[in-house]
Amino acid sequence: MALQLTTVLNSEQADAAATIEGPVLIIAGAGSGKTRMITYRIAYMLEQGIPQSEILALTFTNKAAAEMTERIRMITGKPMAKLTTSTFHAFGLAILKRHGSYLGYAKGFSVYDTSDKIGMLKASLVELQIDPKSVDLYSLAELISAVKTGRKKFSTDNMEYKPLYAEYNSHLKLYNAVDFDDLIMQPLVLFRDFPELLEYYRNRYRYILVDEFQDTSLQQYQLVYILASIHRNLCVVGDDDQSIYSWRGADFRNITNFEKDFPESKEIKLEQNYRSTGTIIQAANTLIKNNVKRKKKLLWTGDDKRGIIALSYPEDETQEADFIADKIKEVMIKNSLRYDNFGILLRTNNLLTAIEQALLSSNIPYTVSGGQSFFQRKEIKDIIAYLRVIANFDDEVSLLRIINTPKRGIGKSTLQFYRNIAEQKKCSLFSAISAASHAEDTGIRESIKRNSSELIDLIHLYKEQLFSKKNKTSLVKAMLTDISYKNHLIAEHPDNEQLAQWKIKNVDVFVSIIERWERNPDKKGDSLYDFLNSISLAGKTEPDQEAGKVNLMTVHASKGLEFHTVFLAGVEDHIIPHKRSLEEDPENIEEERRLFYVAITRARNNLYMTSCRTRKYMREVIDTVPSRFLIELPPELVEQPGEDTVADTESAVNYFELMRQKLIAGIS
DNA sequence: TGGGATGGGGTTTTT
DNA sequence: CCCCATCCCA
Repeated sequence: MALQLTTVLNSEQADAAATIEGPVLIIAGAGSGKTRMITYRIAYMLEQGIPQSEILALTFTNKAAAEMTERIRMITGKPMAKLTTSTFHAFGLAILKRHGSYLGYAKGFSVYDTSDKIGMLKASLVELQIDPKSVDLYSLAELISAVKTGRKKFSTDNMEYKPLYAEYNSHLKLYNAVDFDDLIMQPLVLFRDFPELLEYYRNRYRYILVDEFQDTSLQQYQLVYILASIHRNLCVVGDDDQSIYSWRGADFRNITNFEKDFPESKEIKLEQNYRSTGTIIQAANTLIKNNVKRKKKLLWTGDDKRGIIALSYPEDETQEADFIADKIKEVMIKNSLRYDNFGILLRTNNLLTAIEQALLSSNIPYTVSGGQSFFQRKEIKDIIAYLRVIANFDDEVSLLRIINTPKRGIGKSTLQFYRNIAEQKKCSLFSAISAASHAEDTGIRESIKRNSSELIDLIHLYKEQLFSKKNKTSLVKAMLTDISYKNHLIAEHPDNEQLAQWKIKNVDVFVSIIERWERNPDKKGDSLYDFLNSISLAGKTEPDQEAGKVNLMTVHASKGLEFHTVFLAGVEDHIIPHKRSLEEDPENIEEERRLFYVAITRARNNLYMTSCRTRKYMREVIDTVPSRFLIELPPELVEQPGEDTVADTESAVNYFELMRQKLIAGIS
């Protein structure tokens, strides 16, 4: 097959795809066929004789990485076993798995997520005799992360937390665990301290591509930079207007850094939009022009079809949800669409409940991506904690989680007793419990001692079994039976049978995930370690994503997707732009605007926005004001509520005008 | 000493 | 509304 780029791509796309040597910066506007360009670019590289193994493509989500591989496979018709497409974090994890021993990590180290981190911080605070209630653990976790990723330094106003930071990191080492930031940071350390490894990776990946470049952090850029600085075959693709992850360290100054570090780079702009109607594009362009800090670019489309941008003002979140459900049915029939042509986007997760309820009662099938990750659910984390301890006895966070779940009568004081032993013997908590529970005359009640040693024995037993050739799915099932986990769930919710059953179902789903993993021939390795790694970075997507369902998600999760008709709910000041975001830093208004931009550019044809007049928040009902961004849309493109939608038409039409005045008065 | 009952508070976005 | 922490009882 000879690949003719110009027949499948427009001239800018083809230029971008064909420029495979040297540094390239590709600014790709929303809906400009970026993914198409990237996949053809890699297919073209392969066709030019570049081996799969020399290409490294870094993406933002696991899903994007998987999709990229799949698309290239489709184009080329060849298996892509040697091609590396990965997220930054997964890439870092792979490196640490291979060479972690250089840095003192033992095999099977645990990867801690944010909630594990917060748990550890709490413990560290107690240890340093600081009252955990006196600080906001959430922002503390953020500080720790910012320091680790080099975004912040300890200064006079947070110096008090420096010892805590040290404590936290030494605990991680002790527990043979890493946090998410380590997955980027430790590989950098590794490359700094072991030049031969850096050399190896530089030669291994001679062509590097970074997707969603605007969302990379300074450290992630550093990682790419040191790998690519010699061969300089680095292609970065991004859109500064869609940078929406600054709170996680994304820094679109990386675009400037790139231009500085690679002065010989070529810049290509993809500005033709293939996704949306002219109406949507015009509105999006007008909106984003209000951002001062951005690269100049103007989306255009050959499409002059008129789409719909409509705005309505439901009374509260229930009416909003009902409106959306009704509208979906209406638009679906009128345009003979399917449910999966619809996306409902939300700024925050807590807006989900009302919408889900309405969809449920209207019998509209839907999937949620976002909300709490499947793997973050308590019942799932519990089981993962068992597996983690089995894989890594030093993982104290996980051990503490399971030690009294299900109840074994091991409470505060027993635990303190074990802690003291660990302290004395300078050993891990696990070894301490192990020793104490088998020892005579410990001062602990016999029953508790028995329970403790039963747990230790169980861990040992399953360690042996799970690392043998035996079927892991049935072993996990057996373990769940051994600890009567399902009974525990029922006992936990004595007055809510339904909730218990739902959790039990989740546990079953988890078991089926193990089974699916075990059967998957493409998996990277087949040990328990590999399984744990495979889920440690799993994103928020539900395991069962099916077609024929309305897609419900946060705006953040919607990046890269498109729908015939998009609903954007909660278009209210305080929600988008989000109040907290602005309180943190008024300059965040630009990022909030980009979020709004991302949301509206998801729509191919129609965009329905709702702004409630009142909204229930926690316990109280608050009066709301329409989002200030609505003022920035060209008024002639936005349909206000029509005759048949609201009883009191005039007030509805005037409402926005009124609110607008209120807003303008409020802002200035 | 651990477990159940009671009261207070809360996540904006996610690898 | 639900989860977590604390308090008091068995």
